Amino acid sequence: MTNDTTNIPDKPSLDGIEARWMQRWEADATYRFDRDASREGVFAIDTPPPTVSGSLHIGHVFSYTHTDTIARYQRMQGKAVFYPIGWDDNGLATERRVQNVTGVRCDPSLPYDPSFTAPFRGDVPKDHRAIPISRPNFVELCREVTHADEEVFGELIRRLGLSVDWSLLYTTIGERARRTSQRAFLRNLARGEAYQQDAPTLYDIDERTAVAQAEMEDRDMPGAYHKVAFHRTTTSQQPGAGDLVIDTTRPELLPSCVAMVAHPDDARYQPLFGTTVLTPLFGVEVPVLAHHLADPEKGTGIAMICTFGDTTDVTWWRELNLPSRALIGFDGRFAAETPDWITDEAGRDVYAQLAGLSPKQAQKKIVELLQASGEMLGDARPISHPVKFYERGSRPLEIVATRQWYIRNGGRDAALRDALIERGDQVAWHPGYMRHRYDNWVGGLNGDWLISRQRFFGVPVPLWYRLDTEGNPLYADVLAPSEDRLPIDPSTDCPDGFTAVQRGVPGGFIGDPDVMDTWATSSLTPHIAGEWETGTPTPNDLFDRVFPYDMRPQGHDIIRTWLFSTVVRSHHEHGVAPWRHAALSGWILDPDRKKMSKSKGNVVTPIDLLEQYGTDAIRYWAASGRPGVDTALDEGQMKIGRKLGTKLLNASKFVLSFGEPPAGATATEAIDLAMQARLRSVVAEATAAFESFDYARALEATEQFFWWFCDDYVELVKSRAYGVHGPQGAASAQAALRAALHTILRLFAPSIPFVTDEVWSWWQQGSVHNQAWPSRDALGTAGDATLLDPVCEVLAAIRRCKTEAKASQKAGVSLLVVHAPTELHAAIASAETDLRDAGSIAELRYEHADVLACDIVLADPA
RNA sequence: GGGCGCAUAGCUCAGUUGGUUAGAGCGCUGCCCUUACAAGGCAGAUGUCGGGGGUUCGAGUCCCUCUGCGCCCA
Repeated sequence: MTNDTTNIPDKPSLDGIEARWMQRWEADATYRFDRDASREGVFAIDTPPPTVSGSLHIGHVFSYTHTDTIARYQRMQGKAVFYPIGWDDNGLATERRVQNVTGVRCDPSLPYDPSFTAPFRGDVPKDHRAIPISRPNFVELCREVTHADEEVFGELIRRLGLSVDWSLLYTTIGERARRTSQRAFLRNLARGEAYQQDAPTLYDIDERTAVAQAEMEDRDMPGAYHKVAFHRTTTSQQPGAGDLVIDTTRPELLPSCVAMVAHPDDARYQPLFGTTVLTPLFGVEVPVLAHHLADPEKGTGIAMICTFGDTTDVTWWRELNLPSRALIGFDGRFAAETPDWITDEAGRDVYAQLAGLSPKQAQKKIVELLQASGEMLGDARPISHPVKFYERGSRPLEIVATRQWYIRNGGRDAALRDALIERGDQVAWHPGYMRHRYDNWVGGLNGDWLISRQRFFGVPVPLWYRLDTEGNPLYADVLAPSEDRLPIDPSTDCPDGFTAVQRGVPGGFIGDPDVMDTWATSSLTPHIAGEWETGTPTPNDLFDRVFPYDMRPQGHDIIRTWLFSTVVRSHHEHGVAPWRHAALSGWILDPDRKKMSKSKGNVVTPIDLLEQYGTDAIRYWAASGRPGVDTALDEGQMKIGRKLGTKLLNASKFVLSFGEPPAGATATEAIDLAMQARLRSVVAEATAAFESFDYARALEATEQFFWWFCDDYVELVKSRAYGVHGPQGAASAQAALRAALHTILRLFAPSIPFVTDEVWSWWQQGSVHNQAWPSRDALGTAGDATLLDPVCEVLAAIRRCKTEAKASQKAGVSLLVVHAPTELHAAIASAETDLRDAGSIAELRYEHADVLACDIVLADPA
């Protein structure tokens, strides 16, 4: 400690504090990870990389603050904290943004144009038609735009005071990410965990790409039931036989109908199982089958199975062994050719009218035809029903049969599913109930993870296929690169043993045109950030120091995507859970407790709030939000945070204004020791809270103590600290005040890092953020905290009396009679000198009573 | 339909394994320029702890049930 009080400003202020400390921390490498630390000495965080195509909103501020408090706590506990940050620039969200901002679209059939420059930057005219550009040009543009976005993101992350190590920065499209992602995929392939399959696939017809179950969502949409009559065949004619009537929301799929289905217990249809019917308009003969997924309550209780109208159709198709009669293609339109399963001449004429139409157009057409033929009964009855969409899509998903790559995730394999649930068990969830969401999701999977995407700005599937003598791809003949060639782009690189001239020619090869799902790369953030297989001096020098990570912080909305997919990759590659703890943050709600979303237009950008209240104040609000709990944006809390910062400045100024206490001075007075005893228990509470990832409780305990410290303790000992009762009492108070401040600043440091380092710098060397977390021992072992309550109660009684008398708190008390149980007399007497000063008490007497009460006589105002 | 969470002062929320008279902040009301702080301080009022039932010496807390809200999944 230093005796120099000249560092302390006359008028301490929070203004400009952020810029000063951001710069200092960066210059001093305050948060640099120690690469020589052993695994036991490391606390590794698998930080969520924000999507740079979006904008940073107040929700990021919220959850990133939570993580940062834990990181700072662990650092003060002496851990080498591995706290990287990355940008998630890979994927469709970025492509969209680039298209919207620059007015282009990717056409992979075009050649690269080295002189191309984008015509617009965010100022695309409304009537502009997107300019088609080559894939390499498009990827270049994506990189350029995301790079600019990343600069803005970096500014805000710094402004938030996150104690990340910037030297660890990564992106999910960078070379390291591509190498990591391709390496992991090739290993999945070699072990049989990745496979390709030609199968019905959820398909977004606008983006022209397959999507995974995890990216699908239900949306309530208007639709209509159409009552349609199927005709029993002669072989099914029974007494009373006639038409078989269904209710369908998708009559346009009639030409894809392969069967009818009802519940096996449904008495209405039991006699028909095994018979056949003819589809209306098309006259195609289809069987009537039984399956438990048919819902007797829905519509007429019998449904048509089409390939493929929805995911239940896929299940039926698979389990009932039905033929595939898919008609909707990648373009989302009905096939131009009339399919060969429609043999009836009239039926073929009908189909010709549907060829090339979109599902919506086809539905209109087919309803007209059904009404004309009398096979539609009554009018369409409008309903609202859940329809499956790609989460970023604008038209309903179709199901298209196509070849795609998959990674096994337990969706088709009970043993793997159980193993993945077991991995979830091995993670400590904060809060614990979040684990149910994981179990729920894994248990509900109905297929493997589809990872190929027919898109451009992503990590390429690192494979080629041999071409036969006709020039057709032999998909079974996969050509994979060796790991040392990674990362590769199969559209420009050649497989081993081939040359560029063999590309696309019979007997040659062709590159896989697809990229991988963005989650297929971001599921490897532990590997990317940890330099898996690419470290120095040995390939896993860094990785082995950080993996499995200690902590995965994230929002609860992406448990099914990011969290689960990371577990899948870690399970396959290492046979362990990727982290020890998963800390889930809640949503940010607007002040009316509505979820913030762009479409509602109630998204709050953080920069104005940061300007207005200061970073510490915003962090205070964020750190007050309980783990996992959705929290309303509350400027009131930010104001309190601001006040807390100001208070800390002023209280610190007071404590330090006495200068260095005499050498060897320690607390000796009972009240001083009692305050230290109370602070010891606060340290214990805050420590326990942080150990269980409850930053909010740690802050609350610290804050509660601090306000009490200012309001009561400081007021009590103030005049003694000034030396009114001699040097010995002053030394005790000053030593206790300093010891308390030393501890309080460190307790607050994880939550409000700017103001604590500011005050620390007034009297200490180094950053508070590199100090040891307070231990109970540093505050001694003496002291009895139980005497504080009765003393403070007497103090409060005096204040109350003066307030009720509308007197100044400075007003004198001529007589105070403390009525109290005898055992409290000594406690109060131990602080009598301080009480007399704080209350301006002339005479003080004690009386016995069962309950503490005070009789107070105020002095006449002089 | 299945799972999870929430319901405590006008508002936003604490309340740890059951334990005396249920807390904080904001807001509201009143008072005080007090030598760290007026962007401050001191004090005051406000509750059928969503309803009902149960376990217990004792329930905001545990169990059952109902109601309402939210999220996840089907």
